Amino acid sequence: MSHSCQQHKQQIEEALDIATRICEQHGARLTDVRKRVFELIWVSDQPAKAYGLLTELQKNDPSAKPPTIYRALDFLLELGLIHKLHRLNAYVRCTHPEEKKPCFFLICTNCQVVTESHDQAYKKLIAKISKSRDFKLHATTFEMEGLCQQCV
Amino acid sequence: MSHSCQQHKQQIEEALDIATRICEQHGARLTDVRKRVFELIWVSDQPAKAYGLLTELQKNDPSAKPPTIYRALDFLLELGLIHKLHRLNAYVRCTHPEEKKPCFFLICTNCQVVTESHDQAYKKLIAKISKSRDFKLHATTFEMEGLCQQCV
DNA sequence: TTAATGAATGTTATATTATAACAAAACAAA
DNA sequence: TTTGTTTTGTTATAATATAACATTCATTAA
Repeated sequence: MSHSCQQHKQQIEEALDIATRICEQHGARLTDVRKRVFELIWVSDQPAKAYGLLTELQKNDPSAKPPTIYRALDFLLELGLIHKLHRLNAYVRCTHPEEKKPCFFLICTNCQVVTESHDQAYKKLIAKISKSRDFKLHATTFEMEGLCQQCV
Repeated sequence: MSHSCQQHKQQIEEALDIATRICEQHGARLTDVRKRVFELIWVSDQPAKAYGLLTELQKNDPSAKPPTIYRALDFLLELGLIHKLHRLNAYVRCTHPEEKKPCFFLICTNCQVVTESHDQAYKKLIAKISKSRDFKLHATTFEMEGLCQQCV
């Protein structure tokens, strides 16, 4: 971490505030498990795996089981508070939950670093495709795998 | 099927010819298992699942096991002869293996129909992103999930 | 033709990811 | 407080995928 613990803590607090607000807006409840999973994903440097999260959960709540974690993940995904990386079967925080910007990911197969990214042209592309094909879009996945700048 | 068996057979033959040519170009061998898996995916109306393909394989070759199918799938994916739908964990034929056009998929969550599609703007977007981020691209996934025209 | 090499396949075992189904508890709201 | 709905608990199992090592096959150089 390049920043202090204090800064770090503030960032999480802020993310939780935003998440709470988004839940309220949707009449959804950010229960304890859901909040805990959100936090775990949020503080993770790497994309988090479902069973890794489960192991973490179980430290506080030994009764946690696979459905516990998958339900929480589904909930957070549906609200756009996290993203699933389908090529990795892993989960990452959303850097912009309030804006609902469509985003995509660059996945380096060498150093494993994953970068969330945005582009106006991507947003336009999605809109164009949906419209031209009369497609009622619910979710998109756009992931690019290869070698990052460092690893080329 | 809206077309005759004869037409159908010709299409598969042609696809196999193209696949064979592409393999030759890459110094790769289209062995029996690989060819069989390619055919099975090719003739499937729906995206094919790995273990479904395995079951088919085993009808001719009882010794086939999970690695058999996953190795063949990896081979075909690497050459761009098939695509993997990461949101569905399923495999579909590539409609344009020679052109290497980047393609994406529209997945209807109601009728399950999956449509492969292309767009010049998508190609440009990928090029732009890769270039601007110095990213050496190896593979992309772009899948849009929602309701198709029929199901809205 | 044969020996050597690397590629592909066979085989066993197991890891990883995810969901079905139903019961119990917590919550909302009438 | 009853009633209906959402959430969680729990057990079991389904579905997807890979590791590791042995064997066979194909290619080519000697």
